[in-house]
Amino acid sequence: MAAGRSGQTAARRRGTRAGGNSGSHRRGELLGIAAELFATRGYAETTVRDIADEAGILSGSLYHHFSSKEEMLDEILRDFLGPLLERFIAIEKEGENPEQILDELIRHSFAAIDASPVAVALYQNESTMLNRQSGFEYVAEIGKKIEKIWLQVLKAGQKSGVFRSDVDVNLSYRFIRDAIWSTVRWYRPRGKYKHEAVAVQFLTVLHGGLHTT
Amino acid sequence: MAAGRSGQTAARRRGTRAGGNSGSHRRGELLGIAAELFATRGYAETTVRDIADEAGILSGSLYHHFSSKEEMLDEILRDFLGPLLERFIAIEKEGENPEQILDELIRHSFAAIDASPVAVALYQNESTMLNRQSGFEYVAEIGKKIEKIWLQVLKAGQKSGVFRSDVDVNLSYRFIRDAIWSTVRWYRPRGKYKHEAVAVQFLTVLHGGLHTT
Amino acid sequence: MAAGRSGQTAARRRGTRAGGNSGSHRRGELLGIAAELFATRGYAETTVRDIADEAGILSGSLYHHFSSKEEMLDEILRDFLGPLLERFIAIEKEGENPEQILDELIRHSFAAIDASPVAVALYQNESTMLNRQSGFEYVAEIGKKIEKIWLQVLKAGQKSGVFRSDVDVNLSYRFIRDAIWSTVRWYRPRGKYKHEAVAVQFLTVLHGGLHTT
Amino acid sequence: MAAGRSGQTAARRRGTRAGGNSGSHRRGELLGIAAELFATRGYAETTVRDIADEAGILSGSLYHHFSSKEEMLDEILRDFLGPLLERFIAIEKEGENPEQILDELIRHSFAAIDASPVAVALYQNESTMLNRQSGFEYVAEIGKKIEKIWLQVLKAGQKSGVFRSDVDVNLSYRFIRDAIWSTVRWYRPRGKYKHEAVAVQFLTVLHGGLHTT
DNA sequence: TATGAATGAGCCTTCATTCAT
DNA sequence: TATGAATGAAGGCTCATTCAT
Repeated sequence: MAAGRSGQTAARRRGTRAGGNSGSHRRGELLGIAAELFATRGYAETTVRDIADEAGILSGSLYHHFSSKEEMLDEILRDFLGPLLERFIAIEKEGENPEQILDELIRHSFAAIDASPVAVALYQNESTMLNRQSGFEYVAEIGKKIEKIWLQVLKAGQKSGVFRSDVDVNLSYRFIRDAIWSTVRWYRPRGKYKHEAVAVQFLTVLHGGLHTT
Repeated sequence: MAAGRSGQTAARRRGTRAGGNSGSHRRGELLGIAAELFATRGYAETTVRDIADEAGILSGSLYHHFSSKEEMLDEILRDFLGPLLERFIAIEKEGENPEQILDELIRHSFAAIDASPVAVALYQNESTMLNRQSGFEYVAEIGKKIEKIWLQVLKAGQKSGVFRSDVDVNLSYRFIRDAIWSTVRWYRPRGKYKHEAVAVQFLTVLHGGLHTT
Repeated sequence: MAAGRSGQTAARRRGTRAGGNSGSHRRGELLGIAAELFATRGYAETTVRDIADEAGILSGSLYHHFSSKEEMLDEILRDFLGPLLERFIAIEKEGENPEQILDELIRHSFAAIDASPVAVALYQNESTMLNRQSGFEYVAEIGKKIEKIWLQVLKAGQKSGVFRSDVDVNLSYRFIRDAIWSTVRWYRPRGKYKHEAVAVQFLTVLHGGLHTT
Repeated sequence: MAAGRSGQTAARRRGTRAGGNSGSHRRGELLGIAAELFATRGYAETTVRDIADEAGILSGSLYHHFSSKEEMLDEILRDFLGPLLERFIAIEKEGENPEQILDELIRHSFAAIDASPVAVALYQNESTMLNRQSGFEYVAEIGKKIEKIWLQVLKAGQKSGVFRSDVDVNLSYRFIRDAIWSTVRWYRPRGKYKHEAVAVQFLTVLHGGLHTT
């Protein structure tokens, strides 16, 4: 649902950058095109000319809106990761018990993939590179904060007895995280599976396991 | 038959000169270096010079061993995917029941990650690009064959009643597949988790679910 | 006569619209900013955007005042070189003897550096480029006229016996010229040396030499 | 004379840089071409393509020899400034009295201009830019060391009474320095003036002044 | 007068690849 | 087998300039 959308574009929220016209309409459009291409072909494999071509302008003209290709990537990631973390924090705070919180975290994750498949794909595909890239330290930092939230919920659940105690929380978290976010590679918003349905299926297996009892 | 083909190393299949000892020792070394770099930095991000530097030779000299950068990637992938598929086929054939076969498929997957982390990482990270790249159609083909095996096992399990029937097999397969293969991003052969232990943990959650009953 | 022409500012000479108040105030401001930057960073190294930034407008807006970057350079140079040549002509005409004329030429040179350091620096630094640039032939022409004046004075002085005859006039002229105009690189109007003092020092060495007798 | 030449190329003296083949024959040739162009058109105005064209290769091929355009400039400057400073130090050390040392410094300066007009021009024309450019701090440093030597000689001469005391040493030094090095702009090694002759003329004026007594 | 968007040409640099030695 | 030199195509970016609003 709409709750997944981050609303306003980050350019709006941010101050001036190169050129000083960070909050224009065109900027947003170009960012969308760039994000699409970055997600599809990969960041390094997408040329500035590709983006410009798609936008119907010359490559040099992009630099009227952005000071570098990297800035585009940065803006796309911030626009996605910031709100995502905030939402996770809110879910944990407002949740009633570990069980309900975990489910909500999972449901929101699938909703986020549905709402911003492009940003998620980018995050998934470029994370290795991003960890090496200076200026993108915040990506790993947000990743760590998110991990902390999930781990706390899992631990709390084990303590209260709703989650089984014979599994390693770290491993479980990683299994869950990877299974969820990897769906971006095959999930199609307009395909036969709705994101809520995918979430339900995932929760079903996660809760009770694959085997009959 | 096909089984015999994948047994030999890729270097073997490619003759460079009369005689046929083209699968030289040096070639294997260089391939190892390339694989390592491809997996770490990404295929596109790794330059031929990076590989040559690491090998202590000049970039042009690499072309005495391989006809192109792509050939290296190709060889690495074939060497990994061929045997992997064969093993999966064998597991299915020799298995006694869906439950046991699935467990074995999973166990072998984690073992493969442990044995060839570099190749797995390459396969994981470059699959999107590979799908677009002509000459690498076999990668998707093997992927489909593997998928078929897993899906058959899951369906058989549902039919025989050992796997619950209220979950979509396709979705389940993807969740399982992604969770398993994604571990390559954080699993370290010499780390605190042994691959068998990871497999056991994964099987535990998968069998009975995260929740206590 | 010619004297009248150079009295008016260059802006005056160039009409942009009906009426003729094209030599607007803003134009002069912008020219000052451009001159400052050209002198500091070099003409080629100064971008039109640098100038616009400094003026608080967008680079495209500069073209309402000037038809090109080159026009700015042209105007700055003309405004400086025209009056300079006239003054030198006047000094020669009004002077009484070679000795006094040379001293006056030198004193005025230092005064010009003090008054228009920016234009002098520009002239010094870009002269090589200017000699190649079409449309700037007048710069070399004025240079030649100035040289002629100085050489005549030196020759006359040698003839009259006040300047020693065992030195080549051409070489002497160049030594003198270069020593004088190069001071623009280190002379600071507000520094510890006043321009008259620098002139006196220069004249002292030039007249009697560095050595004691 | 031969003493002015710096002999071996700096590439020889230095360790590996990009590519690791710093001391090749081709490298020296390319450096000469680059120096010539840098001096003639200016560093910024000379494109890498200009250099490559002149060398009869493609611009990209230059990067087999140098890691950047800047590296070429750096090497040219070091090759000139290093030996120059050393020579000045030697002259001061071996000199007998201020008078003789100053004359020798001046004579060697003119010889250096004759031997390496290109490097001198480069140093003269780009010094402002060089002062701003990180990585070229050594240029200003060497300049300061050279200044120190000259100033010491002048001061010593004033103390011993051979140089007049009513002139500011700093100003004198700058007049002398600028007059000498500026000759590079018009001095032509194959022209009518030999560098020794120019030096003699300069010394004549400097010693006794322009005026007859 | 000024803005904002865009052009078009060119710049420095990278990189897979080739080939004579 | 390896070197050293070069190719040719492309990539990210800069910049003077134009023009509709």
